[in-house]
Parts: sequence; structure tokens; C-alpha cells
Amino acid sequence: MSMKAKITQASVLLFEEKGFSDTSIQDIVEAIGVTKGTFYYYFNSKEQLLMEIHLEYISDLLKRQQTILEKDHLSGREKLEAIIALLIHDIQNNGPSGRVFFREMRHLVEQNVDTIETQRDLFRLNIEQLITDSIEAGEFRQDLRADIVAFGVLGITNYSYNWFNPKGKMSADELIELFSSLLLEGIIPR
Amino acid sequence: MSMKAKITQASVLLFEEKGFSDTSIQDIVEAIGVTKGTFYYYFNSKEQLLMEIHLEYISDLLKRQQTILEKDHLSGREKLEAIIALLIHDIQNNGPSGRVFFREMRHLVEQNVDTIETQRDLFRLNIEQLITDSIEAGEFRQDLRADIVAFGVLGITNYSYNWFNPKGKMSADELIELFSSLLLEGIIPR
DNA sequence: TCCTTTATACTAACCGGTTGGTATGTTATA
DNA sequence: TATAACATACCAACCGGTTAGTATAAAGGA
Repeated sequence: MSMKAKITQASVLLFEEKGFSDTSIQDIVEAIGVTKGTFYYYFNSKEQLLMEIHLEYISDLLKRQQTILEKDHLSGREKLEAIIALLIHDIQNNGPSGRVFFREMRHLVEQNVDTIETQRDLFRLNIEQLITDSIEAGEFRQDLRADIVAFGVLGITNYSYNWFNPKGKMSADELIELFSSLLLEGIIPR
Repeated sequence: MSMKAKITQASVLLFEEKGFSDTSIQDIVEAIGVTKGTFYYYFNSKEQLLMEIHLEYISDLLKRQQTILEKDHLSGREKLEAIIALLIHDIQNNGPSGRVFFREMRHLVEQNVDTIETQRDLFRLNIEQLITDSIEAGEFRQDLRADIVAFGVLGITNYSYNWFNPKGKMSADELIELFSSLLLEGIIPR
């Protein structure tokens, strides 16, 4: 693994554990056995490192969301389930990055916040569009508000980053099935 | 308002805006025009201040949840809707405190984290129990897992702290109705 | 009632320690 | 030998917390 990737990986773990502000660059370089000179050879600032972590996280999610949305043979329901699965599986593979993404965005400079928020909003608006289309197609309830449903889906999945342990008794696939069933079928018996 | 209350209020707003670690005690006392000595007259440490903010927030929510659960004439559905309303309305009244609660708990010392987590878990387990009872009573779907539904309800509502603006076009009451409908009836038409 | 004591509510000044960042020096590799 | 990849040493600024001291008010005794 390249030194830059080592620095990034160690940073994510430390940022997750202690937060961005309480993690010093000294902490980061000590974790991988180098010195501050090395850090500033690869990054111009602590903030730039945080920005790269954010960009990597959200652009990866957007790319994978896009491949789901392009699968025209899938129904709206199947696409929605696939996006839920994308996010829940991501806890397993990218949990630390996700938690840093949700918690530490405020420490980016304003321009970078704008960039990240635009991409984050795009992910949400893609879900909203999927729901709008499915409502129009008659597959989803006519009286739903697509924006609120999108926020609901994201709320359920993103909150899981805070409690779901993929190594626990319940597997990611079970959780995906349960959340999909809850959202699609509702709590009240049919 | 007492000086201690002033300090707490100013702190919540600053913690929300800049985060706990990036808010210095100097920032807090400057916001209300006193000096650091005043701060340490009322608090033993910055951490103690954070703990009091946390305690006030969660104990208030628990108390109000309890009054809902005690209303025996309400159905499970009505109780669940009342708890959703409790949390959404709280964004309006206690948004800053809520965001500080969700984001800054890690900065408490271990013993205090335990205390807060126990109360936070109690809030969730109360919802879980309500759902378990309603499933057994046949009011809710038999194939639901109460724990997952509780996490789902909390995910949807707590995530709203991050995006819902009570002063925007949509009112809190509208949002409560939309979320209740989504969770209870589901996305797929009946 | 007067005077002493004590409590309250602060202020100003300071301390040891840490921070992000920089300037410069050294080493390995191609 | 030139450049990439580091290490070393350092700085000015800032941090949470402490301390000594002060003005005002309340309480208590002769």
C-alpha cells in the first residue's frame, strides 16, 4: 500500500475514534511510524486530507448508485431495495469512512462543504426521482411525497451506521430484508 | 435568566455551530460578556458542562415519552404517532440541543457516556416494548421484528434533525403525518 | 443599630502543554 | 547526480484549567 493510502487509512480510523479536531497530525504519523514531514509531503493541510476522505466516500457511493439506476429491467421496488442494500453493505466495508463522512463534514472549508453537499444531495435526489417515477408508474402509493420518502429511506439506513454491527448476530442481508419489508409493506397488517 | 443558564444556552449554540472541541471556553464566555473565572465558578470542567446538556436533553425526552406510554386509552398506533410527534416537535424546540446530543457524546468521560447511553437505550427499548405489545395484540404485523422497527422509527425521526427546518414550507405537523403514514401503511399501495 | 464575619459572584493574570504548519536537512533510488 | 521521499527541529498561537484577589451583599452578634 502506498504511503498516501496508509496515511488516509490511519486517519479514517483515528477520526472515527476521536473525531477530526481531537486527532492531531502527530497522532496520525505516529500510528504508521513516520513523521510530520512525510504527512506534509503528501498533503497540504489537515483539511485537504479530510476532503479527500469525503470525496472518496461519496463518489464511490454515487458511482455504485448509478449502476443500480441504469438497470432498466429492475422494478422500482427492486431498485429501492438495491439502494438500501448498497448502503447497509457499505457499513460492513466502509463503516469508519461513513461515520467520518456524517460527523466531520463541518470541518471542511466552505467551498469544500458545498462540493460535498452537492454530491450528497445528488444521491438523495436520485432516490427521490426513483420514487417519483415509481409513483407515476402506479407501482408506489399515489399519496406519497417522494422527497419525504427519500429522507425516510436515508434516515433508516444512515442511522444504522450508528448501531448496526455487521459482525453481530444479525447479518447485513437480514437487516436489508427487514428494512425493505418495513418500508415497503408498513407496520399495519394488510 | 441565571448566569449558569446563560452559559449553558450559549454553549449549546456554539457546540452546535463549531463542535465541542473547536469551541473554547474563551468563546463561550465572550459570547455572554464574562470571563473564564465565571465559567469555572459554575462548572468544574468543560466536560461537566457537556454532561449537563446531555442529561437535560435526554431526561426531558424520557419524561415526556413516559406520559405518552401511560395513556392507556391510546392504541399502539396512536402511541407510536405520539412518540414520532414528540421527536419531530422537539426539533423545533430543542434542535440545537438535539444535534449536540447526537454528535458530541463521545467527548464525555466513559462513566458519563454509560449513563447517557443507558437513558438513550431506555428510550429506544420503550418504543420496542410498545411495538412488541402491539404485535401481540394483533394491531401490528405478526412478522415484524420489534427491535428493527424501533431502530427504523428512530432513524427516520433522528435523521430529521439534520435536514428538517421547522421554519420552512412544511410544518412539523405535516411531517409527522407523512412519516406516520409512511411507516404504518408502507410504500406499496394497499 | 452598628460592626464584624462570611458567602456570593465574579475578574485578571498566568501556567504547562499541545497544535498545525514551516524551513531545512538527510537519505535512498533511478 | 538529480530528484523523490522522507526526518528533524522549531515556532507562534491557542488551549483548559488554576490561582489570588476584589466588590458587593447577606447574616449574625453585642
